[in-house]
Amino acid sequence: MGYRRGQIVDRAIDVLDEVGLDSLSMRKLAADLGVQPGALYHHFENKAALLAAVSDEILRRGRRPAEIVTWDAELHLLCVGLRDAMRRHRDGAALIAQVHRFDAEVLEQPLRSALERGGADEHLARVGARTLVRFVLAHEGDQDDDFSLGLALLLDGLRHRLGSPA
Amino acid sequence: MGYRRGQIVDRAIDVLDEVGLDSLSMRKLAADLGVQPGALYHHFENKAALLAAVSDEILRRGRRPAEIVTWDAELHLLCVGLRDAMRRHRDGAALIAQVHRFDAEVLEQPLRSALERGGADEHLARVGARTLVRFVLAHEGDQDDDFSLGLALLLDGLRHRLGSPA
DNA sequence: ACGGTAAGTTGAACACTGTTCAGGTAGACA
DNA sequence: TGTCTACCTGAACAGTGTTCAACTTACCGT
Repeated sequence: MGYRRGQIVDRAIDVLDEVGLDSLSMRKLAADLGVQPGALYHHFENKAALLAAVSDEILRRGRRPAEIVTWDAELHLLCVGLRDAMRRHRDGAALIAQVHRFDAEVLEQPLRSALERGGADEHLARVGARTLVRFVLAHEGDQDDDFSLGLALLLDGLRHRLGSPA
Repeated sequence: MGYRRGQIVDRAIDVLDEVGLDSLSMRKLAADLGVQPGALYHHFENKAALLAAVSDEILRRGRRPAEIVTWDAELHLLCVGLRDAMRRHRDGAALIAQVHRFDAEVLEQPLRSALERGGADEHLARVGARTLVRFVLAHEGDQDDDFSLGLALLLDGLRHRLGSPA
């Protein structure tokens, strides 16, 4: 008897989709699992750790095989992929942004690699990756064409800096 | 006897600077004012309304006289000005982002005007303004040179779209 | 000077939140 | 059988935003 971390995370995602991030409380999740709130603390140090695990799982489910393309096409794919993963769940972007508020390294790293492959120096790669990630996280609720245009703007700026043919 | 809205807002900003946004509770603010928590609800409908007033005041204090410059220089000035206003107070960006989460019209409008002055159509002006505002709000804690580079990227993208000489 | 009106405040309560912890229960292994 | 561990309970603690009847205070017109 008893739950494992993975099962709790799966349930937490279901509850998240039902009630949204603001209403996802330890008590509500515990009730949904048919368990006392204190039991959750046997599996997670605190709520932040639980939400981090939920965020990881959402990103894991959204991962797609890498394709071999140009650096700017890869940036586009990564951003669209991140956006899709987020939007598969209610408040997905808000959750991921909250979890990675002080350390978005995991999210930024693939973008930084692509930028460096495109010839960016360390500074440009770091800032470019961070700007793109935050752009994606901030535009959860936007229409697809608004998102596309904003992303195109950013990629234009990067291509301009990296001296690529537009 | 009795406080007015403005005085409460001023005090709230002081408390914000002392304890940060997460610890700025109605009870703490009331205690700082030497008043019971319930009294605050005579001046503000709820905490969100109070925070909105605080956000407005922070932005008001940060406003600077408009200068007559090119559209892209104006965008730069507006973004830097917004960033400066935010950073004058602890968690300023988080507060403003939270307040304008579902309606950033007030923040975006001046940027949109500048973009339209630069020849942008409605879509580009709207998306460009929104992207810039969110960029500024998301980069509160960044170094100045990171912020500058990111902003330059975005402005490059916009100049490219608007066919301006780089 | 007096009565009324409205603004402002109190104090207590309600329904939540995350978190802690001593104690209990159940299953696995020796 | 006894022990060890994993897991869970139930209650409590300290905090949150919010509501509201009752009270005080201040002003204003008669």
